[in-house]
Amino acid sequence: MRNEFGEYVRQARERLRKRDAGFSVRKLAERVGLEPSYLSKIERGLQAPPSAEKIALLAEKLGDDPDVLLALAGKVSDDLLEVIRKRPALFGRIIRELRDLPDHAVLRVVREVRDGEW
Amino acid sequence: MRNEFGEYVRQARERLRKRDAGFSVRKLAERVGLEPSYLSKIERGLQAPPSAEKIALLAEKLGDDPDVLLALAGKVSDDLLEVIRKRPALFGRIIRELRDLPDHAVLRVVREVRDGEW
DNA sequence: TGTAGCGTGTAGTATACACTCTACACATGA
DNA sequence: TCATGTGTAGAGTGTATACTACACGCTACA
Repeated sequence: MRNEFGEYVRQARERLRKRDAGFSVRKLAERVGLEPSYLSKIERGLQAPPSAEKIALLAEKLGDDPDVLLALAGKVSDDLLEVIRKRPALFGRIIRELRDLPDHAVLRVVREVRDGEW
Repeated sequence: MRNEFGEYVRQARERLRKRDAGFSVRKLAERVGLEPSYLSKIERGLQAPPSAEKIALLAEKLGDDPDVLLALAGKVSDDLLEVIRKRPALFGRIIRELRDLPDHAVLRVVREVRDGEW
């Protein structure tokens, strides 16, 4: 597996760092609750991504979408899993049904559900 | 955590066993590729549910919906995770949008997607 | 020139996961 | 009575996950 996650975090962090010195490895690590050396290794792909909890924090601090960051780590947000686990047959069906649709079509479904009276 | 998974498996197995002697703990375990004592403990809740792979096999042998059995084990099928990981922002949105709808409404969406031209 | 902050290398750890192996007591049927 | 099948008990194992602790060398700057 390539190091998409680490590279992404490093880029996001360094971009922010140009304007804010609080985005050094050490400072960010501390704000997320990790050892700096651990975060450093994660960014360079010498360590697998951290737990979902830490990834969510990381996304928050970096101003990123947690779902996207989790996906880069090969994970899925627990609240989504919860939804599926509660009604597995139903959500299994709908997700597989939507799987092959292009983005714009799925978005149309999102909008219809949000706006319509269901 | 209660032992929903184990109880469910035991019930399904014993139901089938009335008609087919191939559904003893030993025989089923062998067909799924597990040690009988392990399966026995799983059924009685002394062991956590097995891996997703084994659960899928178990569902197959028992004639059950793998999504449902996985959910009882607190897991989600990997092919569904894959769908979400590929387009995390999009599927995050739609799943959360559908979360609070009642079954019949979600089913209507399923049908609309399946039949309609999207 | 000291000291503060920086990224990073090496080593180690605690916990959970997903099992296996062997052996036992009991029941049934030939 | 002997073989076969049954469920189960107890102990142990290998691997992955998710980290921490600490030390090193570099750079900026006061």
